[in-house]
Amino acid sequence: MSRRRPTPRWVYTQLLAAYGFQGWWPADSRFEILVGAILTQGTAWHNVEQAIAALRRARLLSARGLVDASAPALAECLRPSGYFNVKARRLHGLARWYLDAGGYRRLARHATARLRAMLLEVHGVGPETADDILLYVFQRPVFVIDAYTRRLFARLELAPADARYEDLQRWLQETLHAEVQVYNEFHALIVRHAKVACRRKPVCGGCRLRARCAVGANGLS
DNA sequence: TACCAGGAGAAAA
DNA sequence: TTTTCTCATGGT
Repeated sequence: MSRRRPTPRWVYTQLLAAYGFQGWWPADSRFEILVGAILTQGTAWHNVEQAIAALRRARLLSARGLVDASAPALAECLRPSGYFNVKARRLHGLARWYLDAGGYRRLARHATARLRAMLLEVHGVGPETADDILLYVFQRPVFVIDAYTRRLFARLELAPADARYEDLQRWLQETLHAEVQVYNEFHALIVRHAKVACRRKPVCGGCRLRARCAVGANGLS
């Protein structure tokens, strides 16, 4: 008896039923999301929170604050998030771009494809970071492809593990054909699923994906 | 002690 | 064009 291949929509429904509404992105302002998108690169979110708190204490959590900050002062705030020298340059560049472009209201006038191209021209902003910003700052309907997303769909045998970023994104967007809220929640749920339910457990305990969701050595599914 | 975490850019092959 | 290396702290 053959088992039907799960669809991305089914996966979303199961994750939502298991974990509930996530309400991402965890930030107090649009600009804080922008900052978090850079700081989370290659780093656990817990460390990002410490760096953002340090920026807030130093009154640097604004575009003007970041542009005017000295490199050593900025790097010191970012130390907990790792790669602090790299991220200091990237944040400075992104804040400079944000100001030069006229801020949120002006940027929000651009079509999604144009805005994505503009973001990708900023040093330190790659496809995932650009899509984080498009989805969570500008509320555009794009699917963010991160390491968790790749692993989940690869282990569900719905996509090759080495699929190109744009190919996986296009497939998910064409399959889901969803609104912003679904892309927002789906990404958050995938991260929740990977970080909470599948850590240090032989199988997924909290969702109906468990039969197809064996956890590998790295603890992620 | 070793490995990994919500990547991206530069250099090498 | 694809692969490898580098950036770095903190938690498990």
